Parts: sequence; C-alpha cells; structure tokens
Amino acid sequence: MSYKTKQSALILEYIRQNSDRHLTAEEISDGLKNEVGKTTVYRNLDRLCSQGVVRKYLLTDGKSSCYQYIDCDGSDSHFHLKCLKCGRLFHLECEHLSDIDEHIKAFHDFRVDTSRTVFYGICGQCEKERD
Amino acid sequence: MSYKTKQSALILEYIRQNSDRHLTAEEISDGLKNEVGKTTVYRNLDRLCSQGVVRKYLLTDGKSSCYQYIDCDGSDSHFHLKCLKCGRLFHLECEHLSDIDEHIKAFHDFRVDTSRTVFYGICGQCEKERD
DNA sequence: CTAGTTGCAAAGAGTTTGCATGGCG
DNA sequence: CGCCATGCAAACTCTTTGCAACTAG
Repeated sequence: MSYKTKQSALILEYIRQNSDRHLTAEEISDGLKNEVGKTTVYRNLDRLCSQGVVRKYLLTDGKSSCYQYIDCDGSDSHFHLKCLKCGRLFHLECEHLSDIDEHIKAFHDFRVDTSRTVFYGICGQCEKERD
Repeated sequence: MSYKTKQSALILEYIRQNSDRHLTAEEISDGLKNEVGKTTVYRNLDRLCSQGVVRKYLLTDGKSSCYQYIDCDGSDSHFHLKCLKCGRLFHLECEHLSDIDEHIKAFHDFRVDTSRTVFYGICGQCEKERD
C-alpha cells in the first residue's frame, strides 16, 4: 500500500533532522536540491500529515504552509511555543500548564485541541538579541 | 493622509458588526455585494491591520487569510478560542488563565503574544451538535 | 507484472500590482 | 485642484491535478 522510494526516504530524513524547525515545502525541496521534485514534496507531506508523522502549520504572517516532524506526540497534552522572530518551535510540557485544556473544557465549555494550538511570541534568546 | 470613502466605511462597519467571527476577504466582499471590489477589501484590510484595528489570522486548515475586528485589546492579557467547526471566535478571560503568559515568561523564558495566540478546538455547542 | 510513485506542465486559488478613473478635502 | 482610493485586469505565488514514464515489491 506504500512503497519505499529514494525520494520519500530523503524527505522523511530531512524533516526529521530539522524537527526543531518549521519547514516550508520549498525549503525541503531546496534542501534536497535536484533530488526530489516539489510536487513530490507536497504529496509526501500530505501523506505523512494524514499518517500523523508530520504536522502542518500556517504562518501567522507568511504565505506558505509549514510542516514539522512530530517527535513526541499522541495522547500527550502539550502545547507548542513558536517564536515569531527566529521561527523555532519549542515543546511546552509543564505541570502547571498540563491542566489548561481540562480547565477550559470544564469552565469554558470548549474542547481544546492542544496539537493544533500554538502560542506565538518571542523566545528568550531573540529577546536578548533584540536589534 | 487617509480619506473617508463610502467603501472603507462599509468595510469597517461590516467587520465591526461581525467582530465575533473571523472573516475572509471574500466573505467581506460578498457581504457587501456589488458595493466594494475585492481589491479594495484587501487594501483596506491591510491598512486597518497596520493601524491595529484589525487582526489577520490564518486558518490552520484552510487556504485564505481571515481578518477580525479588535474590540477590546491592547495591554489586556486575554486569549482567544477558535472553534474549528463553526468558525466562531470566543474571548477567554479568566483568573485561572490570566497568568499563563506570566508563567511561561518566568519558567519557560518565552514572552507570549496573547493577541496572536489562538486556542483551536471544538466549542461546546458544536460538540453537542456533532453529526 | 501491477500498483503506487514521480515529475513535468498546466490548472486553480488567493493575493498583489499596474494603471486609468473617480472622489474626498 | 491635488492626492489618495477604487477597481478592473493582469501578474504572482503557493498548491493541486492530469498524465505519461518509472520503479518497488
């Protein structure tokens, strides 16, 4: 039902090695110069996305979609922090925050999808390096 | 530096009256049928956006941008809840959550921009009407 | 051999830009 | 009257689709 091709292996390897960043389809295609066509990148990302291996995001300011490999996910309730400046994505796992979604469910009658929810802001490093 | 035209007034009025929803440029253009061109909608939204009157969002699943009038914002720290099903946006103001950003700042070295951050999920009403 | 995969080219969708016209102040 | 705003059409960008060639199993 699914073949292992050179291209799909390259794509998966690439997003895995860059799992700390959001990647656009173009960045992936460029990162694998001349080895994988852009169409194939899109199709592979789609498949990986529906398999739950990759997550698709949309930038708040930009135009194109971003994709990111999911290391550690599943039933875990954890949020993401996305730096608007450097673009890095941080995993946020913390006792103090683990019950946010439960609280919102109980008191605000809203079931939060933590995997879709991203906190946007500025990370500590960028804050220091402000220019 | 900026004229009041019939069109810009119509656009502002429309998004104000729909400040509980995210609107696409097309919805606004359609809502004002034959009265404002789509180009003008885009240009007005851009201007309102840079003036801080309107906020631009990108759907997590969709393709087009959404815009929303900002009623009550500024220094206030409050989050938004966006229902992935009905598309409505809810304001989340709550003691229990008001210190989330402070906590993340203090313990996770990340300055959250609450105005940009949206919790995605399913609202109580849609949960009940599940079909 | 068969079915899934690739990649070019073309089609689509959303947004932006160029330019002549129109309207506010 | 001067300057900004409008809106059509065309350009652009990102993504998807059609189709023939290719390749893993």
